[in-house]
Amino acid sequence: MDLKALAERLLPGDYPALSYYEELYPPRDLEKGAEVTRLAPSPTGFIHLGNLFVAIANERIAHQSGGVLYLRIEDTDEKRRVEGAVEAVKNALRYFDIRFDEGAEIEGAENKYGPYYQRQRTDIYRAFVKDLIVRGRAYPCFCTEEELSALREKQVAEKKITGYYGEYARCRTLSEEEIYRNLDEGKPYVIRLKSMGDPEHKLSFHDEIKGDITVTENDQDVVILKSDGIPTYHFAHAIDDHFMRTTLVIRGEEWLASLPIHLELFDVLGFRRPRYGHNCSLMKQDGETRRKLSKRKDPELSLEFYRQEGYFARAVKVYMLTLLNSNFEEWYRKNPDAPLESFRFSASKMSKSGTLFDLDKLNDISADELARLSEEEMLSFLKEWAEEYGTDAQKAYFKDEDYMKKVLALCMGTGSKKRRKDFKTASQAMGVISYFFSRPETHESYRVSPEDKRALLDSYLSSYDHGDDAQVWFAKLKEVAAENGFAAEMKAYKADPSAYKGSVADVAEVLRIAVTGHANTPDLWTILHILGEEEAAARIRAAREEA
RNA sequence: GGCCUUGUGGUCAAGCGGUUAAGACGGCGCCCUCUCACGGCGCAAUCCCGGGUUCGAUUCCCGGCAAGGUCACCA
Repeated sequence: MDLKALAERLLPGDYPALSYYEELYPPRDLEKGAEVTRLAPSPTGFIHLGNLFVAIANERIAHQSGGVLYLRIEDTDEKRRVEGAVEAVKNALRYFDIRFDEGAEIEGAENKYGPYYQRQRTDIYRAFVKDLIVRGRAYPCFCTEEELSALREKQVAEKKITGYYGEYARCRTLSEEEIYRNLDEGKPYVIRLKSMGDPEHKLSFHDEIKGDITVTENDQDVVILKSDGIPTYHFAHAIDDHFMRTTLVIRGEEWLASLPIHLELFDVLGFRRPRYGHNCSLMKQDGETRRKLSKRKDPELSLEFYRQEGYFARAVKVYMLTLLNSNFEEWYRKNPDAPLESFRFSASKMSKSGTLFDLDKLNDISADELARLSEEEMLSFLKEWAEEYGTDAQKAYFKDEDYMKKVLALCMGTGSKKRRKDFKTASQAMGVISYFFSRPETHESYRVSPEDKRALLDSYLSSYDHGDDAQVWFAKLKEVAAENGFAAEMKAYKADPSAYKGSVADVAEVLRIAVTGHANTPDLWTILHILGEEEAAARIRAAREEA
């Protein structure tokens, strides 16, 4: 068969010599050891925690080695495309401090390995497909969807391995006349790889994350060019990662199963293979079982969700890093003030097994991270969040920034010897401080009886002097307790609880709930003084009236 | 079902032939204390199972089992 003529019929026209592309995309001039990694999302615009997980690993590996991180858009599937997706992905990643050196819509001088949209690279793919046809390593396949699924059913029934391979690869042995007849009839076709692999051959392969694994040779005649002339993922991966000079492919472990295909593709194309690291997926508990995060089932795990909740970007990053490299947590404990970038990230330290996403742990880290902020930093963090996601009432919290700073200083414990860790996310923090900005709509229940509550509030009001300092104020509170049959000293109360109606703690609680609505708050005296005499007194009187 | 990967407390995990089997989150208790938070102290809880190899296996080998992934003209 005249393969050259066939190739010309299938892909007419002049394509550049393959060496042209080698020269157009020369090996990168980088230091020894510098890694070139990439993120290659399809443009659905949806990006979740699992994507961030892999993104951080790629970013760290590239940048700590003095290498390059680039963004490639895998838009070979028309059905998946969503408008504005690339911008959305870039924004979401930027929030978590993932910066690309080059790639799709990335400004900068180093864009010579583009284009970075696969749809704009079809000439390159076709040139190589054409060469493969000439070399007899690729062929047209006219099988219809129905024929393929019939084949599949037959294989399942016979308990054979499913797929297009060996004797089942019917179009592989089509005669010249049959091929041209099909072509003349205008039958649609795809181009498949003519695989030379033998699945009996098992080979050892070094994965940068998993270590030494065994892979079997591929024998599937996979589609490399779809009927619309666009390559499949597998083929585009081989071409692009070669010509973009990727050195290390860190990707999700769902790709492990197709690794044999990729290896054969790199070999048949005569490309040097990149190194691979297959990252375990982030799992989610789903009833009795666990499964990997999915975009359809877990919209609450989208990066956008974390921004809406007001998670502190650095906290999410720290959490991801603790999951990614098991020695990170210890390092961070020892070097709390060192830049995150100075941690030596290592692919081989990445976890081999699926990790369950733990919101408790994230919240704990968030509280720690937020507790390191100054009140100015906290203010701008909350303000930025409120401007984008807050209610109108919450936006108004920031009209008087000095007042807000006092509130934050109290809730963060910045002035005092003991830091507080009340804040986990921006939205949660806004809820915590809400009583400083509006009267509480609900009050937690009081432990004391309504009669005692009224009596306590009355005596408190009668002796209250806004000029009292904290010590004097508390001494008076003790007097109020004693006058009403409550123990002034906790020790006395604990020694003999039956001798009193309660303790000064109960008295403080009455006041606290009256003013804030909550039984648990930071220092009450300070709250009273932030609110001001008038407002505080008004709240206490209101509580007394409803008693 | 075939193939691949992975199995240490509830979760994340250190460990790499001999350890009282780290640490963190969560839980529980105590202390501090006007509440909460912070902080301190303490407790409970783990090597998937069965065979080997070995003086000795969490660790090495084999076999099970379980979980996850994957078997498209989707990536």
